[in-house]
Amino acid sequence: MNPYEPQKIEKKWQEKWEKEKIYRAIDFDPKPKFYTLIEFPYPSGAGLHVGHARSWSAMDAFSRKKRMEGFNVLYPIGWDAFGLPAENYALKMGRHPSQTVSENIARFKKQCQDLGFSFDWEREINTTDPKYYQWTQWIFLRLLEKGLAYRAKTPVNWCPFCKTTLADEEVLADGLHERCGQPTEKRQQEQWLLKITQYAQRLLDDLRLVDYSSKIAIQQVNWIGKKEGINIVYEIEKTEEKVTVFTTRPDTNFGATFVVLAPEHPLVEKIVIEEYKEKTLNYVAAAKAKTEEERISQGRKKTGVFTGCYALNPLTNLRMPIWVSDFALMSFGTGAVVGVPGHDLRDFEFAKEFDLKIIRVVVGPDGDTSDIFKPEQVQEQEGKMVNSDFLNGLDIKAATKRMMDYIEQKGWGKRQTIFHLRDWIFSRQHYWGEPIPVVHCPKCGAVPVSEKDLPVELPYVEKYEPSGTGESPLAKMTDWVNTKCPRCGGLAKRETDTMPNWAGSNWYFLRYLDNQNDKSLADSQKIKYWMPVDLYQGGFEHTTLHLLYSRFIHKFLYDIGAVNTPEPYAKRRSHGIVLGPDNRKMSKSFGNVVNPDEIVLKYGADTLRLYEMFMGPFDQAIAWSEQSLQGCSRFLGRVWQLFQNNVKAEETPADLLRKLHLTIRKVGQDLEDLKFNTMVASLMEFINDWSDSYLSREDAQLFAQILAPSAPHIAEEIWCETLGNQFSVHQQPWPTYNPQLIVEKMLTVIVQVTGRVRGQVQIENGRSVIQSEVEAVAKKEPRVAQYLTGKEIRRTIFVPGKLINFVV
RNA sequence: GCCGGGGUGAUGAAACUGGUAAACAUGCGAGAUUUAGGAUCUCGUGCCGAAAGGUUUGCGGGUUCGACUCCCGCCCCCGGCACCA
Repeated sequence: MNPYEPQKIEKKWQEKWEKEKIYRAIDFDPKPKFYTLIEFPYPSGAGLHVGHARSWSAMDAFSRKKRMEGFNVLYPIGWDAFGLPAENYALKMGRHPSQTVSENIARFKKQCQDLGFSFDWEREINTTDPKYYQWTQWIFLRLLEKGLAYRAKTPVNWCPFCKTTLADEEVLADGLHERCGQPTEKRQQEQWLLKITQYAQRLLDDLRLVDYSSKIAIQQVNWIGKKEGINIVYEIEKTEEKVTVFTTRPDTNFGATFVVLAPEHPLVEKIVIEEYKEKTLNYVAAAKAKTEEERISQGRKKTGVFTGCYALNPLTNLRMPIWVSDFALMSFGTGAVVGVPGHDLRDFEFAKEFDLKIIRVVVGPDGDTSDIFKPEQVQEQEGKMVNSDFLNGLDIKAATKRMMDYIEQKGWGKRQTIFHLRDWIFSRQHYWGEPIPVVHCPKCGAVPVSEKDLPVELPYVEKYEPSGTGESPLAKMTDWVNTKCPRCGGLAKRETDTMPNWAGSNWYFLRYLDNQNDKSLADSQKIKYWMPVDLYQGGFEHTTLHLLYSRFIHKFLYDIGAVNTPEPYAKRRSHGIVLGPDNRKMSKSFGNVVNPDEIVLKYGADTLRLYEMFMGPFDQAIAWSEQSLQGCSRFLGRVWQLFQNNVKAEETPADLLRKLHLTIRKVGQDLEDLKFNTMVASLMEFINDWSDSYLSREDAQLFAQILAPSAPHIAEEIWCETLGNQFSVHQQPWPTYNPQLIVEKMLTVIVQVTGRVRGQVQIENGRSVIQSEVEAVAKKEPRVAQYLTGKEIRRTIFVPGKLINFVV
């Protein structure tokens, strides 16, 4: 008896693989290249998560199969170690982040090695290494040079808990910070911003160049949020001022009855009439004092004040009262809205609240305009124009176009495209990040650090707690802060804000290609050889964060000639998260965290890897189940026994040989399609058949080969030790199935009577496509005959090789 | 509200372009082995029924010889966005 003991074999092979460097990716190798990328982890104090293991096991199996297929595969890993979580963890431990980060990295690396992932460790990277972030800073200097990095005092998101500003993408829909889950506020602060908006159209258009799963692509499209409309300029009665509104529905302009300004709109103070001044300014002040949360908590109840002014609608010569209300947002469009209460629910609610005129200009299919003073009568859908002069009778789409042309002709306005996407707030008031390579000089302003002085190293600071004042903790480091202006040589101060944690991950996939380069971020020939990433696998949560940011930065690098492709990732897929056994997100506070180390210790790495692939569809969230994992452990135990006992020096029986070749095809296809769960199922199906039979030594080898990507250790042990082959199974070619062996001699044909299954018949393969032959045999089948006697067959439907249906 | 994705056994789930619904695994039941437990192995397992048979993919309708799959209406769950003009 020779039991399967993973603990005895796994370490041995991991060391051998590392020693022989069989997973090394070779630059410029003539074999076709394949770049598989997983999102490099933030090395948290909690260690590797079973969720990491899910994605990486699957991509490891995928990459191993690609290697066996003859590709020069690059499957690298590194550490995304700057940022808030790393800093918060170190603060909690009362230690310096540089220490905790390197310890955590060591632990992560050990865990990856224990799982036997086929990473090319020579290409390991770390975003907190000055030799790495030198190039992160270099990219910032290039952005600055091209005017894509700028300083501005703008309303920004502020997390009082983390004491830093945040990008819009880091604030969740309910106003919570995506990292700490605490509510955020709006603040006015001078910030570094990146002009991602300048790339909005290309980020949208170039989605056509890539293969992203539709969920990801649609989410990016929505986030970029392109809207086409028109800016209309209205004269304001008795003043020289004009007000510009943005609308996507100019077709309804004959129904416009009022104008609303956002409280922050600069026109408010200029135009308000004395009589209304106090009340209006009070409203503005009150609105500004309210937090986002307070505004939302009022629900849809409309508030507002009249300014005493009127805008003139040139179409109708109607005097439209100008109001101020906080439902108009300064951050969207022009900060001013034209109210069409007959056809917009918010405008309707506002008009009802303040008794403003409502005109209906669109009718729906029912044509009913009788009771427009009910909200359910607000017409926002498709329809035909009425009460609209030259638009009457047109449908709303045609009317929109006609009106836009008309307004532009008359010079009353101009077509305008706007985006939901905002410029990227790039400053963080924290210690643990890349210093922004800029010096502030009283004479010269913000001056970039010279390229030869990169990296601007993050100084070692004992006290690095965020101040909460809006100033970075680096500001207290006077020795470091006080410097000379690179331009005039006068006394100046360093920028003390640091970059967000997304800065290092913007371009990390390029550094894997050439991680020792000190002349450029990576050698251009190597970039040309390896890029783009062929398959990028990561979490859904990064769709409008890292994924969008890195596309933007890559496009910028493309524009300055640093890379050779407009898009970094040819294909993007996402995986579902692994939930705790209680179906909740794994969290220390729920006590439902599964530690991969314990699983490896108890069942071995191969079992863990196999289970993570088998647990369910790859893109779906699945709860952890140790019982189900035991099924995978049993499977490997049976595989082990079969290789010991059910391999003979005889030819494999035909049935099993056919099954083997079907399995080779299925496993290969499923790996290619990232259908890991059914891939494992087909391996299991095969051994269920094998256990009643036996394989020849040669065919047993084939099975070891197709098992190798999913369970690399046991496959290697079997390959070398049980079957006595030469190291390594992972360097064998991927088996090809023999199409002739897959052909079945006898085919099962389903017999239906009026669509109901009444029996099945075995027909020799060649004959199963001839209707008359199948029909004759089928009619003789007793169960079928029973349903046919005394009935007239009105029709016979025949699907060659599959089915015959008698309709009676 | 808008935009996506879903709803199939006790559970995770399979099902190619419409062609035997429930592969594979878990769980459960029975048995074998064992001093016992565990492990392992064999058989069974959608539901109703002793059986023959009937019946089943969120609900209601439709197309079709035939629908988890296509069409129409509705309900529910998950994700994203949202006083966005």
